[in-house]
Amino acid sequence: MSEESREYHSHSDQRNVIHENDATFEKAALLFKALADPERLKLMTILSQGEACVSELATKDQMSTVSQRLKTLKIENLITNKRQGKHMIYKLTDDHVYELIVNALAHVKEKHRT
Amino acid sequence: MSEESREYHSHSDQRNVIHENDATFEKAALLFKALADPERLKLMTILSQGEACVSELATKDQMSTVSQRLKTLKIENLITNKRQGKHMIYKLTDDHVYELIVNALAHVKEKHRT
DNA sequence: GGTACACTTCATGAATTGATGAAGTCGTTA
DNA sequence: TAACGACTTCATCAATTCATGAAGTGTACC
Repeated sequence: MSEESREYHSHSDQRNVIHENDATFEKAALLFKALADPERLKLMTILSQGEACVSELATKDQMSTVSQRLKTLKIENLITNKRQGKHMIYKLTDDHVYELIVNALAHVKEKHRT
Repeated sequence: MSEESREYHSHSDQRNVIHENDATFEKAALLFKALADPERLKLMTILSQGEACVSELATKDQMSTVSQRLKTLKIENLITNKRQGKHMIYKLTDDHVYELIVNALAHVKEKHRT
Protein backbone atom coordinates (compact mmCIF):
# COMPACT_ATOMS: atom_id res chain seq x y z
CA MET A 1 0.00 0.00 0.00
CA SER A 2 2.03 2.91 -1.22
CA GLU A 3 -0.84 5.35 -0.79
CA GLU A 4 -0.34 7.60 2.21
CA SER A 5 -3.86 8.91 2.59
CA ARG A 6 -4.78 11.67 5.01
CA GLU A 7 -1.62 11.54 7.08
CA TYR A 8 -0.79 15.21 7.36
CA HIS A 9 -1.69 15.79 11.00
CA SER A 10 -3.18 14.25 14.09
CA HIS A 11 -6.75 13.90 12.85
CA SER A 12 -7.60 10.30 12.18
CA ASP A 13 -11.37 10.02 12.38
CA GLN A 14 -12.75 8.33 9.31
CA ARG A 15 -15.65 10.06 7.61
CA ASN A 16 -18.54 8.42 5.87
CA VAL A 17 -17.98 9.70 2.38
CA ILE A 18 -21.03 9.64 0.16
CA HIS A 19 -20.34 7.44 -2.81
CA GLU A 20 -22.17 9.15 -5.60
CA ASN A 21 -20.18 8.37 -8.68
CA ASP A 22 -18.38 11.06 -10.58
CA ALA A 23 -20.89 11.01 -13.43
CA THR A 24 -23.64 12.04 -11.04
CA PHE A 25 -21.61 14.97 -9.78
CA GLU A 26 -20.88 15.96 -13.36
CA LYS A 27 -24.56 15.91 -14.26
CA ALA A 28 -25.60 17.78 -11.15
CA ALA A 29 -22.96 20.39 -11.89
CA LEU A 30 -24.36 20.84 -15.39
CA LEU A 31 -27.82 21.22 -13.90
CA PHE A 32 -26.63 23.96 -11.57
CA LYS A 33 -24.71 25.57 -14.40
CA ALA A 34 -27.89 25.82 -16.44
CA LEU A 35 -29.52 27.65 -13.54
CA ALA A 36 -26.48 29.82 -12.89
CA ASP A 37 -27.68 32.80 -14.85
CA PRO A 38 -30.15 35.47 -13.75
CA GLU A 39 -31.92 35.60 -17.10
CA ARG A 40 -32.38 31.87 -17.29
CA LEU A 41 -33.62 31.87 -13.71
CA LYS A 42 -36.10 34.56 -14.61
CA LEU A 43 -37.36 32.43 -17.47
CA MET A 44 -37.75 29.53 -15.07
CA THR A 45 -39.83 31.55 -12.65
CA ILE A 46 -42.02 32.84 -15.45
CA LEU A 47 -42.53 29.30 -16.69
CA SER A 48 -43.35 28.21 -13.17
CA GLN A 49 -46.55 30.22 -13.59
CA GLY A 50 -47.51 28.13 -16.60
CA GLU A 51 -46.64 27.37 -20.18
CA ALA A 52 -45.43 30.05 -22.54
CA CYS A 53 -44.15 30.32 -26.07
CA VAL A 54 -40.94 32.06 -27.02
CA SER A 55 -42.66 35.24 -28.18
CA GLU A 56 -44.17 35.62 -24.76
CA LEU A 57 -40.76 35.31 -23.20
CA ALA A 58 -38.86 37.56 -25.55
CA THR A 59 -39.10 40.91 -27.19
CA LYS A 60 -38.55 40.47 -30.90
CA ASP A 61 -34.94 41.61 -30.99
CA GLN A 62 -33.79 39.15 -28.36
CA MET A 63 -35.61 36.09 -29.57
CA SER A 64 -32.39 34.39 -30.58
CA THR A 65 -30.94 34.94 -27.14
CA VAL A 66 -34.03 33.66 -25.38
CA SER A 67 -34.18 30.66 -27.65
CA GLN A 68 -30.63 29.76 -26.76
CA ARG A 69 -31.30 30.18 -23.06
CA LEU A 70 -34.30 27.89 -23.38
CA LYS A 71 -32.16 25.36 -25.17
CA THR A 72 -29.67 25.40 -22.32
CA LEU A 73 -32.45 24.76 -19.83
CA LYS A 74 -33.95 22.04 -21.98
CA ILE A 75 -30.69 20.14 -22.32
CA GLU A 76 -30.67 19.71 -18.57
CA ASN A 77 -34.28 18.55 -18.54
CA LEU A 78 -35.40 21.59 -16.59
CA ILE A 79 -38.02 22.41 -19.20
CA THR A 80 -39.78 20.61 -22.03
CA ASN A 81 -41.35 21.94 -25.20
CA LYS A 82 -44.01 21.02 -27.71
CA ARG A 83 -45.00 22.56 -30.98
CA GLN A 84 -48.45 24.09 -31.29
CA GLY A 85 -48.95 25.38 -34.78
CA LYS A 86 -46.37 28.04 -35.36
CA HIS A 87 -45.58 28.32 -31.69
CA MET A 88 -43.18 26.38 -29.55
CA ILE A 89 -44.62 26.05 -26.08
CA TYR A 90 -42.28 25.63 -23.13
CA LYS A 91 -42.99 24.54 -19.57
CA LEU A 92 -41.17 23.28 -16.51
CA THR A 93 -40.40 19.57 -16.58
CA ASP A 94 -41.83 19.04 -13.10
CA ASP A 95 -42.42 20.65 -9.74
CA HIS A 96 -39.26 19.09 -8.44
CA VAL A 97 -37.39 21.60 -10.52
CA TYR A 98 -39.35 24.48 -9.13
CA GLU A 99 -38.55 23.37 -5.59
CA LEU A 100 -34.90 23.72 -6.43
CA ILE A 101 -35.34 27.32 -7.45
CA VAL A 102 -37.61 28.24 -4.59
CA ASN A 103 -35.05 26.77 -2.20
CA ALA A 104 -32.27 28.79 -3.74
CA LEU A 105 -34.27 32.00 -3.71
CA ALA A 106 -35.12 31.37 -0.06
CA HIS A 107 -31.47 30.81 0.75
CA VAL A 108 -30.28 34.04 -0.80
CA LYS A 109 -32.94 36.00 1.00
CA GLU A 110 -31.74 34.81 4.38
CA LYS A 111 -29.36 37.15 6.11
CA HIS A 112 -25.90 35.78 6.66
CA ARG A 113 -23.53 38.10 8.45
CA THR A 114 -20.08 38.16 6.88
CA MET B 1 -48.38 54.20 -23.95
CA SER B 2 -45.99 53.52 -26.78
CA GLU B 3 -45.06 50.13 -25.42
CA GLU B 4 -46.57 47.31 -27.48
CA SER B 5 -46.05 44.45 -25.09
CA ARG B 6 -46.73 40.84 -26.05
CA GLU B 7 -48.72 41.60 -29.15
CA TYR B 8 -47.20 39.19 -31.61
CA HIS B 9 -50.09 36.71 -31.87
CA SER B 10 -53.47 35.75 -30.56
CA HIS B 11 -52.51 34.80 -26.99
CA SER B 12 -53.76 37.30 -24.52
CA ASP B 13 -54.00 35.56 -21.15
CA GLN B 14 -52.17 37.54 -18.51
CA ARG B 15 -49.71 35.57 -16.40
CA ASN B 16 -48.98 36.10 -12.76
CA VAL B 17 -45.34 36.97 -13.01
CA ILE B 18 -43.37 36.47 -9.83
CA HIS B 19 -41.90 39.75 -8.75
CA GLU B 20 -38.60 38.81 -7.27
CA ASN B 21 -36.36 41.75 -7.92
CA ASP B 22 -33.36 41.46 -10.19
CA ALA B 23 -30.92 41.52 -7.31
CA THR B 24 -32.45 38.33 -5.95
CA PHE B 25 -32.09 36.59 -9.29
CA GLU B 26 -28.50 37.77 -9.48
CA LYS B 27 -27.71 36.37 -6.07
CA ALA B 28 -29.46 33.10 -6.75
CA ALA B 29 -27.53 32.79 -9.99
CA LEU B 30 -24.27 33.28 -8.11
CA LEU B 31 -25.34 30.63 -5.64
CA PHE B 32 -26.00 28.16 -8.43
CA LYS B 33 -22.76 29.12 -10.10
CA ALA B 34 -20.85 28.24 -6.96
CA LEU B 35 -22.43 24.80 -7.04
CA ALA B 36 -21.93 24.40 -10.78
CA ASP B 37 -18.73 22.42 -10.57
CA PRO B 38 -18.35 18.70 -9.88
CA GLU B 39 -15.38 19.17 -7.59
CA ARG B 40 -17.08 21.82 -5.51
CA LEU B 41 -20.16 19.64 -5.30
CA LYS B 42 -18.02 16.78 -4.12
CA LEU B 43 -16.60 18.98 -1.39
CA MET B 44 -20.12 19.92 -0.38
CA THR B 45 -21.21 16.32 -0.04
CA ILE B 46 -18.12 15.46 1.96
CA LEU B 47 -18.81 18.40 4.26
CA SER B 48 -22.39 17.27 4.58
CA GLN B 49 -21.00 14.35 6.57
CA GLY B 50 -19.46 16.76 9.06
CA GLU B 51 -16.72 19.30 9.53
CA ALA B 52 -13.35 18.92 7.90
CA CYS B 53 -10.15 20.87 7.52
CA VAL B 54 -8.48 21.60 4.21
CA SER B 55 -5.90 18.85 4.59
CA GLU B 56 -8.64 16.31 4.90
CA LEU B 57 -10.19 17.58 1.70
CA ALA B 58 -7.03 17.85 -0.34
CA THR B 59 -3.95 15.91 -1.21
CA LYS B 60 -0.94 18.11 -0.63
CA ASP B 61 -0.39 19.07 -4.24
CA GLN B 62 -3.88 20.38 -4.76
CA MET B 63 -4.32 22.29 -1.54
CA SER B 64 -4.30 25.60 -3.34
CA THR B 65 -7.01 24.44 -5.67
CA VAL B 66 -9.17 23.12 -2.86
CA SER B 67 -8.67 26.29 -0.88
CA GLN B 68 -9.91 28.34 -3.80
CA ARG B 69 -12.91 26.10 -4.29
CA LEU B 70 -13.76 26.46 -0.61
CA LYS B 71 -13.46 30.21 -0.94
CA THR B 72 -15.94 30.19 -3.80
CA LEU B 73 -18.41 28.20 -1.72
CA LYS B 74 -17.86 30.42 1.29
CA ILE B 75 -18.52 33.63 -0.62
CA GLU B 76 -22.01 32.33 -1.36
CA ASN B 77 -22.58 31.39 2.26
CA LEU B 78 -22.76 27.72 1.45
CA ILE B 79 -20.06 26.93 3.99
CA THR B 80 -18.49 28.60 7.00
CA ASN B 81 -15.08 28.20 8.54
CA LYS B 82 -13.32 28.63 11.86
CA ARG B 83 -9.71 28.39 12.83
CA GLN B 84 -8.64 25.67 15.22
CA GLY B 85 -4.96 26.01 15.92
CA LYS B 86 -3.17 25.52 12.63
CA HIS B 87 -6.23 24.10 10.97
CA MET B 88 -9.09 25.82 9.22
CA ILE B 89 -12.25 23.85 9.78
CA TYR B 90 -15.03 24.05 7.22
CA LYS B 91 -18.67 22.99 7.45
CA LEU B 92 -21.96 23.52 5.68
CA THR B 93 -23.75 26.72 6.64
CA ASP B 94 -27.03 24.91 7.26
CA ASP B 95 -29.14 21.94 6.24
CA HIS B 96 -31.05 24.14 3.88
CA VAL B 97 -28.01 24.09 1.67
CA TYR B 98 -27.77 20.34 1.78
CA GLU B 99 -31.40 20.04 0.69
CA LEU B 100 -30.53 21.95 -2.42
CA ILE B 101 -27.83 19.48 -3.35
CA VAL B 102 -29.84 16.41 -2.48
CA ASN B 103 -32.65 17.75 -4.65
CA ALA B 104 -30.33 18.29 -7.56
CA LEU B 105 -28.73 14.87 -7.23
CA ALA B 106 -32.19 13.33 -7.12
CA HIS B 107 -33.21 15.22 -10.23
CA VAL B 108 -30.26 14.08 -12.30
CA LYS B 109 -30.82 10.50 -11.28
CA GLU B 110 -34.35 10.52 -12.64
CA LYS B 111 -34.69 9.23 -16.13
CA HIS B 112 -35.91 11.74 -18.65
CA ARG B 113 -36.34 10.42 -22.16
CA THR B 114 -34.93 12.74 -24.78
C1' DG C 1 13.49 35.08 16.75
C1' DG C 2 13.41 31.24 13.52
C1' DT C 3 11.49 27.32 11.37
C1' DA C 4 7.80 24.34 10.02
C1' DC C 5 3.13 23.47 8.97
C1' DA C 6 -1.41 24.75 7.14
C1' DC C 7 -3.31 27.12 4.54
C1' DT C 8 -4.52 31.59 1.27
C1' DT C 9 -3.62 34.74 -2.33
C1' DC C 10 -1.59 36.18 -6.63
C1' DA C 11 -0.42 35.96 -11.47
C1' DT C 12 -0.66 33.53 -15.66
C1' DG C 13 -2.56 31.20 -19.52
C1' DA C 14 -5.84 27.77 -21.51
C1' DA C 15 -10.54 26.61 -22.01
C1' DT C 16 -15.45 27.83 -21.66
C1' DT C 17 -19.36 30.79 -21.89
C1' DG C 18 -22.66 34.15 -23.61
C1' DA C 19 -24.59 37.96 -26.58
C1' DT C 20 -25.19 39.39 -31.30
C1' DG C 21 -26.67 39.32 -35.92
C1' DA C 22 -27.08 36.61 -40.04
C1' DA C 23 -28.65 32.56 -42.08
C1' DG C 24 -31.47 28.43 -41.86
C1' DT C 25 -35.71 25.48 -40.66
C1' DC C 26 -40.47 24.42 -40.03
C1' DG C 27 -45.44 25.21 -40.14
C1' DT C 28 -49.30 27.97 -41.85
C1' DT C 29 -51.83 30.56 -44.99
C1' DA C 30 -52.55 32.74 -49.36
C1' DT D 1 -45.45 26.97 -54.10
C1' DA D 2 -44.47 31.35 -52.50
C1' DA D 3 -44.23 34.22 -48.69
C1' DC D 4 -44.51 35.14 -43.92
C1' DG D 5 -44.18 34.24 -39.00
C1' DA D 6 -41.92 31.90 -35.26
C1' DC D 7 -38.52 30.31 -33.98
C1' DT D 8 -33.43 27.75 -34.09
C1' DT D 9 -28.75 27.37 -35.37
C1' DC D 10 -24.31 29.14 -36.72
C1' DA D 11 -20.19 31.92 -36.45
C1' DT D 12 -17.72 35.30 -34.14
C1' DC D 13 -15.68 37.74 -30.45
C1' DA D 14 -15.43 39.57 -25.72
C1' DA D 15 -15.60 38.34 -21.05
C1' DT D 16 -15.22 34.69 -17.42
C1' DT D 17 -13.57 30.82 -15.25
C1' DC D 18 -10.28 27.37 -13.60
C1' DA D 19 -6.00 24.94 -12.54
C1' DT D 20 -1.20 25.62 -11.61
C1' DG D 21 2.77 27.01 -9.21
C1' DA D 22 4.94 30.62 -6.64
C1' DA D 23 4.76 33.84 -3.08
C1' DG D 24 2.49 35.46 1.13
C1' DT D 25 0.03 35.05 5.85
C1' DG D 26 -0.89 33.13 10.30
C1' DT D 27 -0.18 29.88 14.15
C1' DA D 28 2.61 26.92 16.98
C1' DC D 29 6.59 25.03 18.80
C1' DC D 30 11.59 25.20 19.59
